[in-house]
Amino acid sequence: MEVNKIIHGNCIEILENIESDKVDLVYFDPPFYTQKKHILTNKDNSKIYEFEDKYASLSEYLTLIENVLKQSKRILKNTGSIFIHCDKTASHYIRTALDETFGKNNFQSEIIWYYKRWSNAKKGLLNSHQVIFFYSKTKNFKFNTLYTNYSATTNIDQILQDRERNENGKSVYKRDLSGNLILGKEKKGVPLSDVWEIPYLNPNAKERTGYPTQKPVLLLNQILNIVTNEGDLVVDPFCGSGTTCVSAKSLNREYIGIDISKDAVQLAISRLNEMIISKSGLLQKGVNEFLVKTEKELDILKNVNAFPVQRNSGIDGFLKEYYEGVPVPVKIQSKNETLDDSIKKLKRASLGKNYNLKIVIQTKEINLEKLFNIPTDVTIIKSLELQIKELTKGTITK
Amino acid sequence: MEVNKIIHGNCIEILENIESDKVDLVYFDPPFYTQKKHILTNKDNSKIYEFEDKYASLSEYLTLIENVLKQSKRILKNTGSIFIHCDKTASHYIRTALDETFGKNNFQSEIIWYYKRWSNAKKGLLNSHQVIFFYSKTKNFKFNTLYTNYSATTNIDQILQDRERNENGKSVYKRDLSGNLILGKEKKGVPLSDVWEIPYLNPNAKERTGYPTQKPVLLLNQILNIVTNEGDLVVDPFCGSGTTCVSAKSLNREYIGIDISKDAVQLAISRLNEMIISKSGLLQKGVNEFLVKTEKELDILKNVNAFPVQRNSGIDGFLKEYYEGVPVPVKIQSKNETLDDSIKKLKRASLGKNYNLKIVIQTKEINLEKLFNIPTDVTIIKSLELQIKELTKGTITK
DNA sequence: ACCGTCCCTGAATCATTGG
DNA sequence: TCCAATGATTCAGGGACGG
Repeated sequence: MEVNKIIHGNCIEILENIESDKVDLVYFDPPFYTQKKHILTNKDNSKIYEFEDKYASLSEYLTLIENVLKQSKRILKNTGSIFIHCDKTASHYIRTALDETFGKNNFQSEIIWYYKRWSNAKKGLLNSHQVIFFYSKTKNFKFNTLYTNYSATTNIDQILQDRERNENGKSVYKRDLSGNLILGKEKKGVPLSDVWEIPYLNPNAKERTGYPTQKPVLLLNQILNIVTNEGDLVVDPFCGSGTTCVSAKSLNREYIGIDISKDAVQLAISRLNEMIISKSGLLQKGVNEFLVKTEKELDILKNVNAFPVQRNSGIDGFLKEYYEGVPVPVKIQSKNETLDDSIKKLKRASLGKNYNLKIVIQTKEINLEKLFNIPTDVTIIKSLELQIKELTKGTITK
Repeated sequence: MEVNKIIHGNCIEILENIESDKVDLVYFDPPFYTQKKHILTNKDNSKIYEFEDKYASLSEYLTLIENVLKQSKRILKNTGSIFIHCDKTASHYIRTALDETFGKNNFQSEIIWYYKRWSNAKKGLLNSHQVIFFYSKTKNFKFNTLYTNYSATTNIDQILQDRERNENGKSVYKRDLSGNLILGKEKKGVPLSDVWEIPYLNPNAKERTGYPTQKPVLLLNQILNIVTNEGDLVVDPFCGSGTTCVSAKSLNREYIGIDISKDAVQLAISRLNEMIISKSGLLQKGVNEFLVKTEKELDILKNVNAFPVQRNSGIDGFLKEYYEGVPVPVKIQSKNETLDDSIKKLKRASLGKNYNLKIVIQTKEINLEKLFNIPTDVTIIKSLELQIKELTKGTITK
């Protein structure tokens, strides 16, 4: 079975050709049952996208959805899950179909995705959320718990203390013989809830593809992170402009995207290609949307008060303040690089530019044999995480 | 018709005795279709509440709900609204019944009430929201727009500017002849959205009666505030412990509460005589009051892989990984603190706790006269920004 | 498969302490 | 006396375990 591609065609037919028990996640955003024909253009009117939400009847529409659900269940592994993004007009019908296909007891969550929105003149409450249903194929579904920060009102000192039952069976904080409090086992934060605040695609990004109902990559990233691991296979039978595939690719998951619209398939393919290009440093296009930099790198850049640069593999950012009248490039040692590599890349990227100061942020312990040959014109600063790791080296207990 | 009382009896029969077109709001929280008998006791075990969610069949249950909806529609004024609080097991059926009784086009909102809750060992996402459907009797429903604060990232200056359409129909900021921006009419804030964060009724709250499924008065207050005015009549056919009536009374609305349980009616009456409404410091002050960390501090905490602590002035966070089996507190030197101050604060906050490693992140250059007296049990790490500042000291050009 | 019981967790209130 | 800091308390809803 070929993976990592976008297929043009009827999703039922294409799903039928996928082997059973091979897929880790099916995500889709079914076409809405609005009975309208949508015609949209992109920013400069150079391209028109057409797609029809026309169905002979609600039952025809639901039959399509039910068939997709059945095929989805068949191709899913026993550890697999399905996420369905619903619009409000047909969500109760789709929920019913999900209950029937996957079983009520494989219902896992009704996820609320909400976002701040520009207000409009609507009488009533501003509509600012969407619903995603999460069902698993079996109860042995794969799940990675993500952790969020404790609530502002939580007394963390208390949370970290260990507890026991006293003679009355009451839960009290545990103390040693001298009366000192005993600290409990490691805490990672609060498990992710079913209400997610993720900003809606900003208007500029939306104009870039012009495709309707485009979802933020961050939303898909969150879904992929909780129910798949690297190398897992993700299928989107109504992939539209390909956000699911973009997310899968950026998180090193495999993907199959399907859409009945030739326009959509082309658009998705070009988005995926742009991703490659932006990574190889030739074209800066749509990079913020694709989040080429890892979150950790962006955090480090914020810490040194630098703005990120996406198109250059040798430079990750520039300090916001100049040094002696010229910019200061910053390079962060990445996961698969030795410090030497990072320095070389930064030097190559700086060739011919008169930077007075060049900074490499070291993020990993030094491989000893490479220690000699430290250059004089690149300044090396250790990341905070590395400094702490060195402090606690070898003695971290999990 | 007598108002401002709690009536014991079958809600259908009692609703039938209410005149048509008299009511401004019907709110209810239907009994759940769980097919279980619930036996619950209040705080001090002095009182037992029993209630059965047992119905012969789903259709019997739905018939009950449908009859209540029909009566509700009859007694509502043309400007009236209905709010139904749904549990997740039967919400799609209730939604369908609402569509039939009130009409699809009188659907106004699916309100998401969400809250922070104690976590548990659940595999999957932590369940932390409930759904409330909002339908109106006609499109001329009464509605008071509430306003919330702008989000921190909003550019308020821009919002205050007036806008117009240019020759291409694009929305642009309005300018006078000399090109100066014109300020628009007063803006009151962001209209309330359909996603509401209201704290869950805390176990310790004085507002708690011990009655199960008790809703916070603040939730009901919000509903009453948007669709009723003073003197309006509110009806709750399943009033339980009487939260709706407490809210109505406190906001000077008239009310009729109905419940089939004698216990519930008694409880509701006694609550109305002595109204206790939790103030919820969280809601009054707003979450922002508690989020005292600056963005920079949060970024540094992310960099060292720590979660933030909001309630402790001596500790800003704890590393997510323990050192020698115990947590590692982190303190970030703040703007108006000397390094000595930071160290002292961290030490005071750590008294009696056996932390093996304590970290202060230094963010400012050292004031020389304070340099002596560096303690041995606190580790000092310089922030990346400080390290860079020291590199470029005195020669930064803007 | 199905109870009942116990354990664990952390949000948010209440209570107490300390300056 | 007031206010901020922090210690004490509660309990729903899961999982785990035993019968």
